[in-house]
This record gives sequence, C-alpha cells and structure tokens, in this order.
Amino acid sequence: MPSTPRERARVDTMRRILESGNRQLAEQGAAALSLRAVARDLGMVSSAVYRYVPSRDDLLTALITEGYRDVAQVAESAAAGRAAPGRRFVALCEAIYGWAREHPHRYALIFGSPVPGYRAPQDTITDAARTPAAAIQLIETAWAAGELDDPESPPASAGLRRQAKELRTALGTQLPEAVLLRFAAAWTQVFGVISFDLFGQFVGSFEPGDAVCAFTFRTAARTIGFRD
Amino acid sequence: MPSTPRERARVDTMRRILESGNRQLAEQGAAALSLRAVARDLGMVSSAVYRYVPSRDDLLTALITEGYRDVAQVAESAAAGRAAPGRRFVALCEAIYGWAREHPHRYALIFGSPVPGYRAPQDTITDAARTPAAAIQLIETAWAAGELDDPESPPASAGLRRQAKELRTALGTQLPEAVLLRFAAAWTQVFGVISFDLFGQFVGSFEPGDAVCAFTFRTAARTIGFRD
DNA sequence: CACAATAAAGAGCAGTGCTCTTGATTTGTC
DNA sequence: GACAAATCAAGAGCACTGCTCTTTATTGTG
Repeated sequence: MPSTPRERARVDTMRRILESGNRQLAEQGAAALSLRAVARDLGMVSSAVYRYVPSRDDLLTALITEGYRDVAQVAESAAAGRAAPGRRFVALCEAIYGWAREHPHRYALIFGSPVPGYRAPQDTITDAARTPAAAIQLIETAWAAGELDDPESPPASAGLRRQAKELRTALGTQLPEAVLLRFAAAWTQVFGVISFDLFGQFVGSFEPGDAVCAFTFRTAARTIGFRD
Repeated sequence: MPSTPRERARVDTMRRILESGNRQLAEQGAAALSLRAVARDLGMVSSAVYRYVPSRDDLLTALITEGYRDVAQVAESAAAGRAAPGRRFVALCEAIYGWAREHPHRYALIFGSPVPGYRAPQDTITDAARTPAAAIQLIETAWAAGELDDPESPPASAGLRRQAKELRTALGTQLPEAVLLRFAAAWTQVFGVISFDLFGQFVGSFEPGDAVCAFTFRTAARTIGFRD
C-alpha cells in the first residue's frame, strides 16, 4: 500500500527518527532526548523533524508505546511454556528484570517518575495492560487447575473490594477478588524491587541486586499463592 | 556564631534559595527546576545565584537531602508510640504514603527515576538510611518481645545470604538474616505500591489508590512476620 | 508540461545552564 | 579612620533547547 516512493521515503524517515530517538534515550536518558540531537544524528535540519513528529512529547509518547510493547512481548514469551505456572511467573518477573537491566532508560521512562507536564494518552494503556495480563493468565491457569494456594490475606476495605470487583468484570476473569488483591500487592512488589535496584536505592545494602530481586520474585509468587 | 552581618545575609540568602527551589519543585517538578527561575523568584540576577549554589545539580542535591530528612522525620514520628509494632509499621508506611501524596515531586525526586547524569553523593545515603532504620527498629522490638512470626520464605541464594550477613553486621542488629531478607522484600513492596499510585500505574484499575496501598502495607507487614 | 502537494532549509524567538569580566560594597587589619 | 583584601551583584556572552515562521526545492499527478 505504500506505493509511491515519496511515501516510502516518509515511513523510512519516520522509522529512522524513532530509531535515533531510542538511541538517544538509551545513551543519555529521557531528559537529554532532544529533537535537535535526533536531527543532527540523522543529518537533517531540526525543523525538518517537526514534519514527522509534532513535538518532543509526541516523540516521547511514541517511544513509550514502543517500550510497553517491547516489555510485554518479552514478558509474554517468558510466560509461555509448559512449566508449572509458579515457575513461569518467576520467569516472567526475571524477564522483565532482564529487559529493565538491558534498557534502564526505557524502563525509567515507563515505570519511573512521569515526565512533568506529560500525560500518557489512552492507547498506551492497552499496551501497558499486556504485561500484567500475561501474569494474570498464569494465575488463572494455576487456579483452574486447583494449584493455587489461598494464603491468609489482610482484610480489604469495602472500597477496595468494590474496586476489585469492578476490575474482575473489566478483565473478564473468573479469579476471586481476593486473588486479584493479592496479585496487586505482589505485582507492586515485583516492580518495587526492580525499581529499587535500577534507581540505586540498594546502594550500600543489597548490591548487586539480582539476588534480592530473585528472592523477592519468589516471595511475590508465594504472596499470590503459587506453590514451589 | 552568626557574627558578621555579611555572614548572616549569606545564610539567609541561601535559605531563601532553597525555599524557592522547593517551591519550584513542588509546582513544576524537578525537570523544570531552573536556577534562572529561582533567581527571578528571588528578584536577583541569575549569575548571583551561582555564588551560593555551584550548579543546578548541587541545588538538586540539597533539595534531595532535605527531602530525605523530611520523610525520615515523618516516618520516625509515625513509628513512635506504644501501639503494637505491627500497627506502628503500618502507620509508618501510611505516613510515608501521606508525605508522598503531599509532595509528589519531592517523592519522585527521591524514589523515582534518577535524574540523568546526577550521582547522589555519599552523605545523602546516611539520611536515606534513616527511614528504613526506623522500620527495622520496629521489627527488632517485635522480635525481642517474641512477637514476630516466622513465615515461610523462599530459599535464598548463597550470595544473598552473604549480603544479608554483611548488612546485619553493618546495621549492628540482632535480627536473623532471614528476617532482614523478608524486610527487604516487604520494603520494596511498600515503595512499589506508593510509586505505582503516584506515577499513574494504577490508572484504569485501582483508582484512587489509597485502598490498595493500605492493603499492601498490611500485606507487607505480614510478609515480615508482624501479627495483627 | 504545468500545477499542486510535500519536503527541506534557514532564520528567528524565548528559554536554559554556565562562565567570564567589571564594578561596587563590605570586611578585617594596620 | 584609611586601605588593601575579600566578597558580592550585575551584565554580557556562549552553546544549547523547543518550536514557529517563511522561503526554496523537489516530487507526483492531472
């Protein structure tokens, strides 16, 4: 469909802009991402880039979306296989962790402090939901097979139970609300420990952080109710 | 000791610079923090600020240190009292959460993605350690009173056990290494859920996030071994 | 071929961090 | 009290940023 050579040149330039942006991101971080640098990198004038990307924030959005898709793909392929769901959950966590260590700036862009004045558009949410969805599917597998324990949980407030119920219908899952709550607590644990490691909060205590991450991933799995 | 009026003027100007910087931080975030804006705010010329603050990053460092002290003070006073250690731990978490919601930009500055090119100097670590130290003291209190449960933990690797042992001597605590590991896993959970809420990761699921935070704090307390 | 759509270029505005020099003021000492 | 020394505010300037505008060149199509 991209018949005309002009159009082909356009999509190619667009792809090169995204590539260069990702390079900038990986090398110097989000704050150093500048359209001028992208233009320099590509050997074109800065104003020309604005024909492809409306603004710097839009370039950031494009890179964020790409990052969400990337990490989701990594997580999904790690969750595949025939191993026990609990082991696959830990593998999923380790896959996210590996991706994060490989692309710390992209991880920070997605799961770190939001860039001020930037509001993630709605369509990023669907991509963002893919990763937790992969984890939830593992939980469902274990639950359907009756392999999910039911560890004692703290009491949930009425408001929280309502939120969980709404989420249950929104996800279209059969899982009990209590499991969803435990998943939420465990999920924040997974990203909490990854962020602690990547953002330097373990400096002076658990360094390097891969061991404490692995331990925490297993702790999170137990929190959910996975065996083994 | 504030002898000379020149010196008094200097410390006063320094204090006003920090105040203005904190205002900028609260209103527009770390990325928007500019020495020129501080100078404008204070009615002085931009170059004059450089006589007080060597660079923008140094101003950031000063604000970070102040933030660490602030949150530590909030946590410590929340941990005080005669209630059961478990309840005080949850109160400590809630206090951190409250502080974070009150000062989201300062929280992001401290616990969010690190600003690129910025390396936290060593003396911030001592202030940073105060908050977890307050939590650990609660654990010690419960443990000394024999009120700390010993929930089953996943196995820890040899490297992790060594790190825990080193941390144990560094902290000068009597707590078993297994408890320290559980604390690490729980601590990341606490900050994980706070960050999820503040950084917008709960959009579309648990919104508002105070209920899931409260639930997760209690889950973290159980992970450590607190009763009730 | 001619015309319209599109791309690239360049200039320019307002902002940033930071450095340097210049002149003014205050300070401690003789 | 006078004077050199230390300190300060101010301004100009450099290189960079995001972004907008106008002008020129290129391309595809009627």
